[in-house]
Amino acid sequence: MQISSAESMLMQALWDRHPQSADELIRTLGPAQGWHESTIKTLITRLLQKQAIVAEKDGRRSLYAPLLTRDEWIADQSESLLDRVFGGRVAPLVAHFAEHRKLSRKDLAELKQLIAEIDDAD
Amino acid sequence: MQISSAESMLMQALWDRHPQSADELIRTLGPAQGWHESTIKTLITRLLQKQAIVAEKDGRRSLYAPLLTRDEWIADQSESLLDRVFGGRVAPLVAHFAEHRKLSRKDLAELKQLIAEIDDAD
DNA sequence: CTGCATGGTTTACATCCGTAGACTTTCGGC
DNA sequence: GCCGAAAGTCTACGGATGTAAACCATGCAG
Repeated sequence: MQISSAESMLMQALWDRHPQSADELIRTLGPAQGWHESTIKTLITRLLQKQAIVAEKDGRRSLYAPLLTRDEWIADQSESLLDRVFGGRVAPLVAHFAEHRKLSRKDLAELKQLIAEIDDAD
Repeated sequence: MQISSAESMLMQALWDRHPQSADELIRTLGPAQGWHESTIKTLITRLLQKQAIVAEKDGRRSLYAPLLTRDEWIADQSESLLDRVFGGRVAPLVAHFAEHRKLSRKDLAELKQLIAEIDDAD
């Protein structure tokens, strides 16, 4: 089951903090995304159907929490880009960002660090 | 205007070789993607509408060529993932692939090379 | 007890997408 | 000049998505 782009905004909110009531989601996401109350209700319903979140009763209302983990989602999205766009190879992807000067000095440092670690682990 | 996933398959074919006639596209993509002739015709039409490709008359038929460049598309797709999933930062993205052992030895070598080059250019 | 607020469910609707059939136009061969 | 194949255009249709209104249930305040 696929999480749509609007739905993923709601997931992000829940990954950042959970559980949250519909009301909380509405109050934070509404303004942030320019969504009406109903829109958020719909997204909640769809995410429940997709079993990306669960509802836990808390008296009259429900508290929602993610079922799909952020990591699973990130992995999924990344895989998809990698396969669709870069033929499954990582280096071209990084090269792309490098060429387009999307690599900040900090990114570079982190990358070096990362590569060193991987080398060590090898 | 957004290029859909099926449409991007057709774009890939045109980026690899252009111009191509509808017939050629049908004969290569049809089997490869399991698409019927009509499907490919539709995709061509939609891509023309989206101005992602152009038609150049060649007698009775047309030859199609990309207008949107592969690089533009790649940049677009990558940006989108980066923003939607990684908050716009590259290192976490690469870290993700590293953690999930998606980095082949070859990727690693290429990455090191890449970083060295960037460092030099600095 | 009873109506209202609050939260949840149903319905709505335009657009995009994947997939494809039907119809139309036109050029080249007979 | 006419007909059929090839190319292109129009129509279709179900599912997903973005966006939201309408409606329903239910427990709390009065």
